[in-house]
Amino acid sequence: MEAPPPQLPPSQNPYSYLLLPPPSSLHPSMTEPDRVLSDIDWVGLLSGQSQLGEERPAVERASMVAENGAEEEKGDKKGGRMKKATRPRFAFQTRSEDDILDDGYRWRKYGQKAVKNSNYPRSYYRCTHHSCNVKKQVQRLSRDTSMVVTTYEGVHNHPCEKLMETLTPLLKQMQFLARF
DNA sequence: CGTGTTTGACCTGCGC
DNA sequence: GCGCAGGTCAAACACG
Repeated sequence: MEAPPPQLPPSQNPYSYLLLPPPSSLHPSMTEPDRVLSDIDWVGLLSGQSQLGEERPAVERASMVAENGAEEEKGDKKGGRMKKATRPRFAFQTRSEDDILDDGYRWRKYGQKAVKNSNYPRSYYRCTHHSCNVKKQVQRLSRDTSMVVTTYEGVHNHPCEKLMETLTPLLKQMQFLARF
């Protein structure tokens, strides 16, 4: 809506996503006892084209990936899918029972695929917020089944819903108290 | 009934 | 050109 986007679009700040904390640390629910993610590993930024592979570590390079500045939706061919991804991508590993970590955004699953060299399927999610086409892939490592690799593609152009839900009453209370 | 998941089909890119 | 692997679509289905 009118709320300012939480991050600058990469076109304005190509390195903005470098400054982002892991999404799993964005949301209060992450601190709930049953959701504690004991180990969060930054895997690093993925360059546009990289894939997660079991044998291929997700770490591609934590470089600037400047071309990601183009938040371009490439060729909208029907069923066409992508050419070369040129959107900001980053991945990180979490040690978790749950495949899905609650990062405060709402995701809708749109596919699942078995991947080669992995006993576990890869799940594909899209942000449900209209006009926000951030995607993420979630895959459990077969080599270490307690590890889940989450790959984010794109930058949200809207505030984190749950975060706002949590903060709004707080803000109101602060505004109220500020009058005294 | 609205929202989200499942799943088979389809499409594209890439290596040979 | 062919086949494989990965990514996406969309209809059917489940659930609150």
